[in-house]
Amino acid sequence: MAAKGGGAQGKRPRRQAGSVPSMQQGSERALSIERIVATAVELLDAEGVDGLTMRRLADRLGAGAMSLYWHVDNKEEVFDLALDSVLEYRGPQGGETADWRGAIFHMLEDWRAGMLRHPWSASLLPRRALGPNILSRLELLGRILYGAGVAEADLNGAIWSLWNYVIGATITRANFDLSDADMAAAQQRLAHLSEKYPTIERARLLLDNDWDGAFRKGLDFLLDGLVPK
Amino acid sequence: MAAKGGGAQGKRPRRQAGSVPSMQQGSERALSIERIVATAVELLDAEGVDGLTMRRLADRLGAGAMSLYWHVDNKEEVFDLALDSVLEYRGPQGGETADWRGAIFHMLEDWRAGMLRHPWSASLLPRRALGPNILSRLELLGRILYGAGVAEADLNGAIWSLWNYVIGATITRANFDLSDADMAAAQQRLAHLSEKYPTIERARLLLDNDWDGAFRKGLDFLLDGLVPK
DNA sequence: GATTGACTCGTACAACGTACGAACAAATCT
DNA sequence: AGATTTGTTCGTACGTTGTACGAGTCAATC
Repeated sequence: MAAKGGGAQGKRPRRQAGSVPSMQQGSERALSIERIVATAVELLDAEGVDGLTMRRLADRLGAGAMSLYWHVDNKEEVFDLALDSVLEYRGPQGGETADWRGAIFHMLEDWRAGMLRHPWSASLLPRRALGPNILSRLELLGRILYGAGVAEADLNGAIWSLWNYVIGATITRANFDLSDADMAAAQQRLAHLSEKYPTIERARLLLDNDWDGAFRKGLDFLLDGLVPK
Repeated sequence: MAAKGGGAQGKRPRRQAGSVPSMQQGSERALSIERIVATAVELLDAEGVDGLTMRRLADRLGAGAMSLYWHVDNKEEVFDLALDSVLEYRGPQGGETADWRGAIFHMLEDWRAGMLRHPWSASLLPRRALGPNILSRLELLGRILYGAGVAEADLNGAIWSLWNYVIGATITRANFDLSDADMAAAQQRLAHLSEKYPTIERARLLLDNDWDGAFRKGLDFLLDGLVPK
C-alpha cells in the first residue's frame, strides 16, 4: 500500500492522479476528468457561470449527479479546472528569442483572446487557482523576461505586473464590452449626469473603446519600463 | 402623480431614489438602504462572499428576510451597492494639480488599499457595476490625466489602462497574499515541480513578493508612457 | 468462488433566492 | 371624524442548489 497520489489525500472518493485508469472498458460514455472538464466548458459557454450546476453538468454527461464526485472534490474544483483548461498555450515555448517583445505580445494577447472566447472565465479569475496551464504561462513569461535582461531580483515584480495588467484588461473587456442595447441604455443613463461626470463624457468612456489598441499600448509602456534597454 | 424615480421603474416594490423618506418615524431600527449596505459590508467582512445570504443579512438587521426586497431588487444589487460603498474616495478632487503624478498615486493607492481592507470586494470586481463612487474615481482620474496633458483622443485608453492595472493588482494581491500556512503548502507543492518551472522558482513567485513596491513600479511605468513629457 | 477495489448513483437534507399576498401603520383625503 | 391610500414589513411556500451517505455494479485479483 504505497501512497500513490500526489498530495495529501485522505478523502475516500478520488481517482489516482496522472496514470490511466489501468484499463478503460469499452464504453466511451465513461466519466473522466477530461470529459467532465470539457463538458463543463461547453456548459459554461452556453449558459454562463450560473448555468453550471452539478446536476446539469451530469445530465450533459449522461450520468448521475453524484457520480461527478468520484472525479472531483466539489464544484469549486470544476471551476478551477475549467478556468485552467481554457488557458492552454500552444505557442513557441523558448525563452531565448531575439524578438522577446514579439514573444511576450503573442503570448499575452493569446491569453486575453482565449479568455474572451469564454467570457465566463474572466469572472472566475479572482480565485487562488494556479493550474498547470497558468503556471506554464507564467513560467514562459518569466523565461522570456529573464532572457531579455530583467534582473533576477526584478523578475517577481515584472511577472506580476504583466499578469495584473492582463487579467485586469480581460475582466474589463469582458464586463464592459456592451451590446448595442446596453450601450444605448448606458448612454442614456449617463446623459443627464454629464454635468457630474464631464470628463467621463469627454473621454467617451464606455462608448467608443478601442479595447485592443489600448491593451497593446499599455503593454508597450509596461515593457518599456520593466525591461532594461 | 408625476414620475418621481430616476430611471425605468415599473417594479412594484421600490423606494424612491434620492430623497429622504419624507419623515423617518422614531425607531432607529427601521430599514434603509444605507443600513442594509452598511450591514452587508459588516457581514461580508466577517463571513466572506459566501457568508452573505439574504436571511443572514436580515437577521443582523433585526428584520425579516423579505423586508429587504422593498429596498433592493435582488441579491445582486446588494453586492453592487456593497462594492461601490467600499470605494468612496475622500481626497483632493481637483484635477489641476502641479503634482499630477502624486495625485494619481494617492488616489489609486487608496483605491487598492480600500479594497484590500475588504478582500471580498476584489472578487466582486468582475461585474458591470459602475456605482457613483467608482464613477467619481474614474472622473477624477480622467480629470487629472487631462490636466497633465493627455490628449482628448488618448483619454479613454489611458483611463482604462490604469483601471485595468489597479483592479488586476488588487485581485492578485487579495488572492495570492497567502498566509504562512498556505505558503508552506504552496512551497511544498511547487518544490517537486521545480524542474518543470525553474523560472517561477528563480523569481520566487508566490514566496517573496513585494506587492506594494511592484504595484508602484508598474504604475510608474504606465504613467511614463501614458502621459506626454 | 471469494474478495477487493474502482466507479456509479438514488435518496435525502439543509440552505438558498425570492414570488405572493396578507398584515399593519402613517399620511392623506373627504 | 371616518375612509382610503400609500409605504413598509414579513410568514409561508416553492423550486433549486451542493453534497453526505450508503447501497449498488462490475472487472481484476487472489
